[in-house]
Amino acid sequence: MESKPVRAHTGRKRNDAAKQAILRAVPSLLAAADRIDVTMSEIAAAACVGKQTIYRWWPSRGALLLDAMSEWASGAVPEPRTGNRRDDVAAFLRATFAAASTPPADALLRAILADAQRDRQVADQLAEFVAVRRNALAAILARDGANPDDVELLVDQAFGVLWYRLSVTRAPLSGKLADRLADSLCAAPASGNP
Amino acid sequence: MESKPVRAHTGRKRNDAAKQAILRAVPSLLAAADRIDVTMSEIAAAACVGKQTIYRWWPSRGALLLDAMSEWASGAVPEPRTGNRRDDVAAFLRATFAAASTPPADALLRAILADAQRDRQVADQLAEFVAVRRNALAAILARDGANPDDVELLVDQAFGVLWYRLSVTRAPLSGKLADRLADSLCAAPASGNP
Amino acid sequence: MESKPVRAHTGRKRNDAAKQAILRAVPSLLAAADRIDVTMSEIAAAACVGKQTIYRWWPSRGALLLDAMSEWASGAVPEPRTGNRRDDVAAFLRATFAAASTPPADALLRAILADAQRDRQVADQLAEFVAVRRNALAAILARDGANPDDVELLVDQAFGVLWYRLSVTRAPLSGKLADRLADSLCAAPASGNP
Amino acid sequence: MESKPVRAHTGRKRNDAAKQAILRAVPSLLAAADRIDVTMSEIAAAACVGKQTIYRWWPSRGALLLDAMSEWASGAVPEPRTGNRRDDVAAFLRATFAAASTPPADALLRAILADAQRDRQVADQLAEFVAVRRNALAAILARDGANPDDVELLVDQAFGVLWYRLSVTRAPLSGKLADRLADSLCAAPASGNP
DNA sequence: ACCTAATCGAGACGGTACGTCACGTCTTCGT
DNA sequence: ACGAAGACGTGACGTACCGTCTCGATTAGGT
Repeated sequence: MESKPVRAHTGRKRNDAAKQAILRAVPSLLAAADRIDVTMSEIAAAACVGKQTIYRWWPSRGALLLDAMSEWASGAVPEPRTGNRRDDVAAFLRATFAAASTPPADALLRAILADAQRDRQVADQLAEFVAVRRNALAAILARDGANPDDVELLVDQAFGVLWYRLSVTRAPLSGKLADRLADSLCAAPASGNP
Repeated sequence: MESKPVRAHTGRKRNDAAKQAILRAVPSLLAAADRIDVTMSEIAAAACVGKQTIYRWWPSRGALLLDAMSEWASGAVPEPRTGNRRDDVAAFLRATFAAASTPPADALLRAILADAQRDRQVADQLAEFVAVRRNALAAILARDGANPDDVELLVDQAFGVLWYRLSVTRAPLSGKLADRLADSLCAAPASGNP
Repeated sequence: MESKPVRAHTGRKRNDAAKQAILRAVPSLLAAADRIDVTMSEIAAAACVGKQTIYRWWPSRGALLLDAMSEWASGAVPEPRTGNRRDDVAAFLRATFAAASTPPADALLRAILADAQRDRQVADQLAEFVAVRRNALAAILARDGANPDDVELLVDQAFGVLWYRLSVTRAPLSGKLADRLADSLCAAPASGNP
Repeated sequence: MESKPVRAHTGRKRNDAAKQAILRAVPSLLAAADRIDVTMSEIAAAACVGKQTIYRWWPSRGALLLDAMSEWASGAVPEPRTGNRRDDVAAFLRATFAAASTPPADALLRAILADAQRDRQVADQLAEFVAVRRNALAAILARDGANPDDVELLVDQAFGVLWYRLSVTRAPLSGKLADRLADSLCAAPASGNP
């Protein structure tokens, strides 16, 4: 919560320490059970930062939340390489489900989703964020020459389950579910090529 | 079987016409392109109704939006009966996708999704709303003795694609997509039972 | 507080018992220490009466409060007749001050004053109410042939002290004050007639 | 003599121009004939100010109105010094009556009076406001060694007439009336000392 | 060694929407 | 037709956040 800031001023240079404090404050505030609404003032106060400093770095709360999410996920997109397609899909989904459902990532994603509905720019940024993960999964699924359209649909199914359970049914995203989903996805497209 | 109440009711009856006017005002306001944020005052004004009357019928905007969505969908959950499982799934998905992606239903669903993230009660109501559709699709998918768990997962995939495209990627929900998704879903679980 | 109404309905004849219940409810609600704001719904509830019944008898809250005040004062305007002008003035003022400063009359008068500022009709009714008392005092003061204009000014001073202390300084209105005021008033106009 | 404060102030300074704009907006809105009810939103709009800014400076409408009245009166309490007691009283009353009965001061005072009945804090502030004028008049009246209690009563009579005519009878407050009242007041206390 | 200029924490600002409250009217019963 | 009950349209309330602007303090970089 950064109760004592004591960050050295950096004069006319933008203070990256302040940026980091903000990025740390966001997940820490969302870690509180079932908290989704975080106000800019709260974030600023928790990071011992002026509100203007937040707006200097990000244009909107959604953009900040997305950055905080990226920071939290450390940009690490799983790229399993067991050689076995189904196992790689399963590994990818297990890692992704685990990352997405562990607090405060779940709250973060839900908050981002809510903001994306109201703010076109956030929606576009969210699309970019998910595209990276989509591409990673698509690369695995496309491995034995599947039709690209089919791959797109499978990717939609995979991430659809993730977001749907997070935001609509709030059902858990277990490793077992990831495995069964991997089976389901890998069984499907074969039927298109008799 | 009804025990005689000492005093059934006194005072003016709640005006159902006002309720209907409110329910009609919501989609009409959301019909404007890409409109998601509707204020209670706007709704009240559009329905020629006092704000308090809205709060008398619904506890929150989310609850109202959800009711307006139900009204819009007229409770009509598609129940195709061609006899062919895959065709029924496809018909169900085509109808559902069409209904969900036709304005103002798409805006309504996205607004509800946003509110559900911030309001537990709306989330619970949303879960009830989707459960009806889930059960209808599950009934079709379960027809030739599939494992209930597998059916659940298939249902998650189907509605996952719907919500994911609506709220995250904002990709279109075409009839062609519904057909391909039906193929994908119907191909999958069989492979689990050799 | 009329917790159990059990007033017999009177069919299509206006129920005077209801009117009386309302008139009793008003001072009883204002008796609570320093209470000035009474809502119409509160009055209706306290009198076990519908709001409409209040509006059937009175056009506004101010009108009701004024009637309740009149009822409370029982229309009794003091008319002392000791034969001595100064003593009669003192007696009138003592009685008037005592009546006006005894709860709930003080709260009632202050509430009426507040409503009269916002509602022209209430202001007019209040003017009528005070005119009766003004005339009574003027009759005493005019006894030994004082100039009518001077009498008017003396009356203004007398009731001015009353209302000013009630509503502006909220200073007490003691019997002693009434006596001293009587002295002051009776000393004055003589100087105007050499 | 000022002890060095550890931290004098941080954040933006309160905008005194906004405060002044609000204080100017109030009388300008009340200048419209017979207008007593002014809403906070109206004041905010007229002053081109956010509602919150009003509440940052004043706790209630009554407090604002009182401040606006003080501003309008510019703190100028008349202190005539002709050397003649009766003439000074007359001059004071003429000036005071003129100031109080000239729009928008009359509407302002009546609105304040109404609010003071419903809000204890406003009542206390109003008492402070009137105390200043009371003291000025008392200083004149006390000049030739009158009994302080008598002076208090005379002051009550003077301001009683003012407020009573403003709020109860709505009778005019002419210069002639001020003169006659001065005569009346100056004649009175002498009778107490034969 | 100064001066300038950008950034900092803080918080006041003009707005907009909120959910509540009271008004005075209207509607539904039952008497 | 009047009674109690209470929902209705209206409109003001005081609060919460938004994203911007302003303040004095702090310090880096140009001179």
